Amino acid sequence: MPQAYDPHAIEPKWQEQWEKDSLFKIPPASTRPAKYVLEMFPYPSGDIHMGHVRNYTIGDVYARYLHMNGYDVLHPIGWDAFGLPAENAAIKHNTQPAKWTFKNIETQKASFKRMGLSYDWDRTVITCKEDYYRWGQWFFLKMYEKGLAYRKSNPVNWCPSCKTVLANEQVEQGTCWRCHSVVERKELDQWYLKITDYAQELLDDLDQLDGWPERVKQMQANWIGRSEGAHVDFTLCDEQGEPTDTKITVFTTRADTLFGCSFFLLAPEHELVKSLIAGTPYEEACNEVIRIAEKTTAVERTMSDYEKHGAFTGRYVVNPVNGMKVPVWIADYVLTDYGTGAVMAVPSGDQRDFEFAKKYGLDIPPVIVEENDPLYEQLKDEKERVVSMVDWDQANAEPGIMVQSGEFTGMKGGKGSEGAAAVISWLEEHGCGEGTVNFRLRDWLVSRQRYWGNPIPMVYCDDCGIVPVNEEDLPITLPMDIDIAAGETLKDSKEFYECTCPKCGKPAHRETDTMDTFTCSSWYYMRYTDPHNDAAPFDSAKVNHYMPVDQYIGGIEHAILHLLYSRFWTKVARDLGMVDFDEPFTNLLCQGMVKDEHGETMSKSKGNVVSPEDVIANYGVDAARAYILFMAPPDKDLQWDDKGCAAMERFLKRVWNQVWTLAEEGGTSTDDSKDAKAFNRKLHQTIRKVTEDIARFNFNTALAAIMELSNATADYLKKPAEQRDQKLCAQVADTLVRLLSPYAPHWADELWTAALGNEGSVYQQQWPTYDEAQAAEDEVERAVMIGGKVRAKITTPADADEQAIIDAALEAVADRIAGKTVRKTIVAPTVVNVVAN
RNA sequence: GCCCGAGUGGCGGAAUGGCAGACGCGUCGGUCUCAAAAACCGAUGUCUUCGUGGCGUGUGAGUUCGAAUCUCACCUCGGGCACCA
Repeated sequence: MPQAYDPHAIEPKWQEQWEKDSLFKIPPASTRPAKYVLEMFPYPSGDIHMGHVRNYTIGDVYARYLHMNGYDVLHPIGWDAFGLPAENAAIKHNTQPAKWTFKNIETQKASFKRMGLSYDWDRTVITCKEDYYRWGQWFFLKMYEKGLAYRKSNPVNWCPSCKTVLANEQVEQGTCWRCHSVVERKELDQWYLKITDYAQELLDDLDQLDGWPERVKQMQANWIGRSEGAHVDFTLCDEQGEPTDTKITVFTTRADTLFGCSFFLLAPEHELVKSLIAGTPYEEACNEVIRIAEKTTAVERTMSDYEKHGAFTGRYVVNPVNGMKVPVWIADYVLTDYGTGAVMAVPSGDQRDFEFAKKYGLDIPPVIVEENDPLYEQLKDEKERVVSMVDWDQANAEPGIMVQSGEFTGMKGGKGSEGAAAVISWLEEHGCGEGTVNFRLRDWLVSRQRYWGNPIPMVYCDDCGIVPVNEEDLPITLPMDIDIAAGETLKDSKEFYECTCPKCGKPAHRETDTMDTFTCSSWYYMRYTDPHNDAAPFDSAKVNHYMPVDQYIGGIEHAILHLLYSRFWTKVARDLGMVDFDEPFTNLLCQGMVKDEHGETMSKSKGNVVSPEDVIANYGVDAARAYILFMAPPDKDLQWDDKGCAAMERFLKRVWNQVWTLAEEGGTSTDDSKDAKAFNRKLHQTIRKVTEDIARFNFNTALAAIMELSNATADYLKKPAEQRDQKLCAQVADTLVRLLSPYAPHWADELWTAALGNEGSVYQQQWPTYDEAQAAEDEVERAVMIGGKVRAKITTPADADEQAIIDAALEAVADRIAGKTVRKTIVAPTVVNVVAN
């Protein structure tokens, strides 16, 4: 007796069964090849939303598909559980971050189980648990040993609302990535990880990542920001204007314009500034600029109409290439943390310098001119500076010919030009500069002035200074009895704060900053390969067996942050001899956002949030899973539409009924009619298309193909039952169940057992195979085109030779080409093009 | 300012050099029903003098026998970086 499709009855039933059977546990010893499918783990903030449903469904369908294709699939889940929202929630609800976090994990876990995701739950990693974070501390110690973790005082980004510092990657347009408060600058002593040591490799290895979206690689390359140029040493003069032994080095990408330098700039924060101006008549004006710089936020600075401020320091430096003395100014548009914090100003070639020179009445000598410029004729043979002011209304950064440039006059100038290379060679020969590469990437600031994070395993001793904790004393346990609602911090926990020096044994105190949560997410994917190891972060053999991740899936918002940090961490682990791969994620898919039916971002404040719970309650999770993949390609934004989800439930019900009908006993074994052949052909074509489409993440067109097979089934079932090919019907029923099982696994297992009378789960079955010969059409229809327009259609046997096809085509359009000469005929797979005149 | 992506029916989207609009939603018509819903069947780019017709993938040019697809210029929208020397 056929059953009715009732998702609410079968879904929980199968979820229990799978758990009972430990269906998704990877067998310890297996001859099957391994694949690692991973979705970015969630932060446990309340329950899941539709974006999660999409993210985890993509991974789940792919993981199930791979398993049926003969792989052992590592498909784990965990929680990125440290972080600020837990603290904010704890303060708001007067509870503890841990309690709030674990409660949310339970809620999300229940939702994931309700989604029927094929996770190996025994491998769950929760970053706020001691058995995980101790190894984060261990990594920190290793990096400290290798000089990759260091402490330094530096101007840092401070979020006044989150009350902590932020890494550069966590500042978006001058605001905090989490709360979007305007970020302030502060000088603080903080811990850094030396990601800049890997800048070149992080850039170079992007080329290996063929399986990554181009735009993500582009964003990382931009962020790393490699610039080729030169360091040039200028000689500082004393107050009387006489050269001293002190050199100030600048970085420039335009060594070819060195002869056009008419002043010299220091960032207001530059370490030399105070000593240069102390007690001089220039001190007051300079301090005013420093004050302006201090109180100007990054947001204000980036306004295009932001006016530059500067002041003369009273000092001069000597330009090494022409011996000219140029005045030293401080200017608030010079960045302290890019290059050397000092800049040679070439106002004729740089728009910022040009504006500054105009404002303060400084020289603007031309050094690069184009050949059609009137100045070219005047200056083309001029080696000395005879013109020190131009009448341009803006700087010219375009390539041109070098003039007033000593022995280099007449050479080609511009970024990366031969002139620039020649000047750099000269500098190197004369020991006053060298070619160099500068990166925009800065070291990763990992200190956070927050409680709910991984403690930094460092101790401060009055006698020994900064001392690392001994490896065998790990973990430094985060105390749970901090009353953060009452404003307590780690300093208030005596048990935590007070300790003895690992070196001398005298009383000392612990570092009270914790690590950036991005340190926790930088290596969790390696821990999944060996999650219960209590002697090491992971076993090398295990991590090398599963890693790198074959398919990583997550949001584009991590294009720089998490993905860059993880690549860095992997390279560090490699250099520690722990792993033998260079990159953690071979293929990356960044899924698009789930928007509401009008294309608006879902948000609580807009009141347009679609809840996964409601969707599942209405249509069942199988329909929701299939629908969210059917709507749009996975990397594109999609607009959620309840009607569409209802349609997907209807489709599952329709195929459900078809499978029961197809599986009925009776029928014949001798249907070799044309429609049976066509039905069989459609079956093989569908297997081929679905197999290829899922492999390249075209989940939507794979589903469309299954729908076509279902439509073909409906056609065939119009035949009286006794005339249907029994074997073919059974084969189609079996195939429909297998092909749809990654999308609708509960639906599939119920049909597999109840309608088709099998045992176990479709998950354990083989993916269906197709026969190329049976998928092939025996007749081919072609459009006959004249001048690009369809004028007739012909059908020929698939094995017809070219001449036969041409003959048929010419006959079909005989009246149109009558009296004309056919110059050419082109036979393509689906058209015949006739060229006539 | 620099870099990247996208633009196709009423809607979501197919098609990456070969018959534009697969598949689905919606709409219209039909079967069943006292009726409705559900289910099933059919139609559905647009104009049309109904032709074996014209037009049609943001705009304009180009390459080609043939362009949504390739090239150039432009328009619009979205994203990333940004006083980076």
